[in-house]
Amino acid sequence: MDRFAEVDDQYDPHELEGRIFDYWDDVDAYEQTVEHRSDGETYFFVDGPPYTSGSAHMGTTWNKSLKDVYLRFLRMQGYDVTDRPGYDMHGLPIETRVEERLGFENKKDIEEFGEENFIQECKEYADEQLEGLQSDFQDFGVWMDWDDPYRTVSPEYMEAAWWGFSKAAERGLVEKGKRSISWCPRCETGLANNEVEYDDVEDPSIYVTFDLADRDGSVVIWTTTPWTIPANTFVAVDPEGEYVGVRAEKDGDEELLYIAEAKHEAVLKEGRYEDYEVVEELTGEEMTGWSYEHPLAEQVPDHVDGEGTLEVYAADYVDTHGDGTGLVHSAPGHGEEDFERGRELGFEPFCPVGEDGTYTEEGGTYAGQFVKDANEEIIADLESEGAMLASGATDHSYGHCWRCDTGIIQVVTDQWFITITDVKDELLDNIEDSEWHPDWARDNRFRDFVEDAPDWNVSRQRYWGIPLPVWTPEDRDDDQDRIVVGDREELAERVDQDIDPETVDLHKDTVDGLTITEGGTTYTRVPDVFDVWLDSSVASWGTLDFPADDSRFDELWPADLILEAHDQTRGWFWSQLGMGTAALGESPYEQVLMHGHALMPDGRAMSKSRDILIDPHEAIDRHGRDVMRLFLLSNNPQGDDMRFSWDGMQTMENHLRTLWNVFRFPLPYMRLDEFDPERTTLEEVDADLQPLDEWVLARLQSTKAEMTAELEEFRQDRALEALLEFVVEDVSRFYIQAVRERMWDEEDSASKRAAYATIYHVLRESVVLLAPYAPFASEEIYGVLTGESGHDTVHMEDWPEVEEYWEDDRLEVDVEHLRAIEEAGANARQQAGRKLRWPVPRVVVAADDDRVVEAVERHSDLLAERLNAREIELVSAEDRWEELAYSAEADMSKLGPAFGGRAGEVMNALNEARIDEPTLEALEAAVADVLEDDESAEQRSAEDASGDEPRAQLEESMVSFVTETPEEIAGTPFGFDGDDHGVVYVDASLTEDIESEGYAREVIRRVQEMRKELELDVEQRIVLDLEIGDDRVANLVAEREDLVREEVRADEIRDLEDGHRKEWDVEDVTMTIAVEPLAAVEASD
RNA sequence: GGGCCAAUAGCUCAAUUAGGUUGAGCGCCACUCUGAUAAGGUGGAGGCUCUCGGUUCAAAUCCGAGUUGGCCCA
Repeated sequence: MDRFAEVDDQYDPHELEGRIFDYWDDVDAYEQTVEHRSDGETYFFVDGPPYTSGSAHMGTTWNKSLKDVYLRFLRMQGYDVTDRPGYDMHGLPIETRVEERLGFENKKDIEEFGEENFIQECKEYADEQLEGLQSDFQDFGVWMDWDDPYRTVSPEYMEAAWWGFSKAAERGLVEKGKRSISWCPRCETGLANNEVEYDDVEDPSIYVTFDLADRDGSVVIWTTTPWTIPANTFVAVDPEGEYVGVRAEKDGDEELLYIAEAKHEAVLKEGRYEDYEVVEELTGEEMTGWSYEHPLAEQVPDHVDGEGTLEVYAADYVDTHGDGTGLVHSAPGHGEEDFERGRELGFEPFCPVGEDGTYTEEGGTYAGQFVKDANEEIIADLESEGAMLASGATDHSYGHCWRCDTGIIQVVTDQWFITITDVKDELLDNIEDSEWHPDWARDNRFRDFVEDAPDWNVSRQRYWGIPLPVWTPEDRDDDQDRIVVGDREELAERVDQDIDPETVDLHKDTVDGLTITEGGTTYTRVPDVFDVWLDSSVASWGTLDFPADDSRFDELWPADLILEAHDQTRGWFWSQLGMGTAALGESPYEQVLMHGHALMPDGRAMSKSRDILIDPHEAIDRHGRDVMRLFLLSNNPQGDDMRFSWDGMQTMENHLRTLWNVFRFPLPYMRLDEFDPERTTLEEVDADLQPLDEWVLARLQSTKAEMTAELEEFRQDRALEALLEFVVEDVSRFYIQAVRERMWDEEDSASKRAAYATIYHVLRESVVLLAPYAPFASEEIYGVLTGESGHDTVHMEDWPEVEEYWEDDRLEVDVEHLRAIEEAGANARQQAGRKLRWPVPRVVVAADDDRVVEAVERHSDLLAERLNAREIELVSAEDRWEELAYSAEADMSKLGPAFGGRAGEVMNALNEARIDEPTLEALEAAVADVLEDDESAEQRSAEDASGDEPRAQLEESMVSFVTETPEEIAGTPFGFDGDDHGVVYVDASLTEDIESEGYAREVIRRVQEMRKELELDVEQRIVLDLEIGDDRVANLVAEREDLVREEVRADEIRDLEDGHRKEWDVEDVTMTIAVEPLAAVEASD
């Protein structure tokens, strides 16, 4: 790209972005950038693998944009960054999608189709989905190693999972056992807690009486799952809870019921008892040991009936003030807490329910029925047994399978676990080794989660996953004798079959047939696959292809940074910590940046399934990639959710357009003057720099310092704000406005060269600062600024460092004051009705403090120029501007009571008084005659008070002072950050000389506009024809003819026959102006 | 049902890590400017800082209770 080449007038994101994509391709921009940092210090970033379903949504877009901005920043800081993207490709979500595609309903369909075929279908589907994500991410301008993503279905990656699991096994943290788990009866597999989603549903709500065996009466329990009653094993009470025995009456029958004291009224009301009487008060403790009869003993002949069962026991999960009755029906074959307590009590869990959710033969008369369908019959049976106290329905939230939305059931099955509860202390310690942004996420939410985490059930009874690398003896199904294989090499060595470790695929269809024979025993593989969360949990070494490739693990592991949304607290942040700790005893990551979710503009959560979403592709279509990124990156990433906003997008586009104009503006001048930034450097022009040049350079240093500090704190939003503030406010709206006249100077001058060098330096560094945020526009601008002299891509640049030489806090504060004064001056001018084009004879700055005085003294020339004032007068804080007078405004609510009937007169006197200083003494002196004249009031006052009360006096509270500026002068207070620092007064009186310049400038402005209408080049000479309808004004303009000619580049002023002619009305004076390019005039002459 | 986070102008967010007159950007309205022009400038309207209670001379800020939203857990 040529330096200072022509750039588009209009910022057109789509055309530009397309061009930059091609350019990156041509010069291998990404590859060069990576190579450029290959000798740098390593930085190990690990990409949290998105699940390969569908395309990128706004949340993943935000996530990847955040990753991209930090990876680019780190690279610019010199790091050799690991940027391998990853994809999570196994698991139930894909299985269910493929099942849908193939029209399957359950596992039997899969078995008939063939495991091998099904796995192949899943693989193809996952690959398809991956392509969509890959192209989306690249399209967003994210730079990661797209040619070589890690895929959880590759043999290297699956091996990484085996390795981690085998390490955990070596540490004694793997066991097989019975547990109560959430089970999806459709998918016929266990689910992890985080795979269960809760929805509100209506379920039965029944109160059941269990008749006591050795004594009169019955205990009352409540449940919403009647289908678990067949498996009832014991009833739990709170040993410290208060219970009552109630003699209750209904339809002439009397019953003795045992219920928690706190619940008995509510329960009896449910049961519609007519009358009742508390006959016994007792603690739960006293009830333990009571035995009762199973209410469905007849229907379920195989029901639990062992030693100690069907009795009342204490348990800590009972709440005598919560839902229910304070006595809890407990079935260790189902509920998790029931199971734990049952195990303590030594009860074998009884679970008469099969994998498909139907009762087994053990279920007695219910055998073959789906459990939830059996609810009705069970309720009917309980009623006919006389065990139903009340039966109704309730709305409550109930767990559902995250994939197929089937209601889950709690059952006890054999599963494989990583017993992370054995290393809970280590986990909690390891939390301390990671630094989180924001820190509360770690210390509150994450710590709570880890503290409560149960053992990790890693086995799933499914197909599309990493097979468990566990082989057990053919004839045993416990975990006492087992082989855990750690990698492919070991697999090849130990299995009976002949396999090639280089080429073997590790999926279920391949490894299921492999057997191991050792010590005369033949081992077969456990048929389960891993919970898909285990896949991504090993990403910190899977990313490195470890253990297959052990060349980088020691140097890089653990990860320096991971960056995901807050839902990953229970997901990937946790699973990685669990796996890292179980396998290696360490946290696998050192820093966590946790961002929020992308919400709809109205604050709702986005939901693809309900079609509530903003599609990133639409955002790009409307505003382009850079704008979308700027919008996303302008949001706080630390835990807060982001509301998407089209208005916000538009604002960012406006900012980027301003930025574009800033970069574009100086190019024609630099081109024209053949400015060479290599020769005309800042160092070279140092002596010629003017205060504003030094100021903008100082501001640049502050901006760099602020941005760097914010980015290092993971606040890219604040860093961006600082940059936009600098470019839009300081460079565009102030500096460029102020220096443009220097650039229009036709002569080569030291001042012009200084301005060029300054603005070049500022723009060149600013574009580098912008590059991580808006990589496309930055690239284009960088190319134009650097031509052949820069890197091939802006993204190879070093992150700009603060140059102490140019730092200048004093100057920054000075200019801050000057800008405040200028702003107030503009206001005062408007009040006085004097445009900026018209000079004013003087501006008076009345300062409140010495800091303002210093600033104005140092830069009064600049201030005069900015305010177009012939003179600046400074009044220090100690002095008063003598031309100023004060009057007083009366507060009648105070004045009235004090002066009575004379108050009106006093008020008028106050308002008319003009005093030189705003003091009560001066005011009293000014209105003395009115006050002293007040004989009658004095007398009346004295008489009324019948004492020696003094006559009415003016007090501070009665008046407020108002400044009265002289005619032709307007004043406005100035200040910043909410503090006033003084007042600026603009003297707008007219002189002939001022009118002369004012009218001349009016003419110039109109000629410029006409030049523009003719689309003349900046340097095009013209001939000007000027007819002014008022002789006085014509003479005034004539006095400034030289100025007019120079400004509009007119070689002559004379009558023209043709030319571009227009009539103007200037302050009620008619002016006819004609313009013709010089060449055209000569040709026609 | 429990935990965490948020709630301030029409919108997006600030309010200087332990209280001291609520601010900015965008949007809106009016005026203005015009060789960056789909810009720029000046002014204006717009707030019971979610509600209720408490601590304090003083609360957007601290404490308690609730409401709404988001995430997590059961």
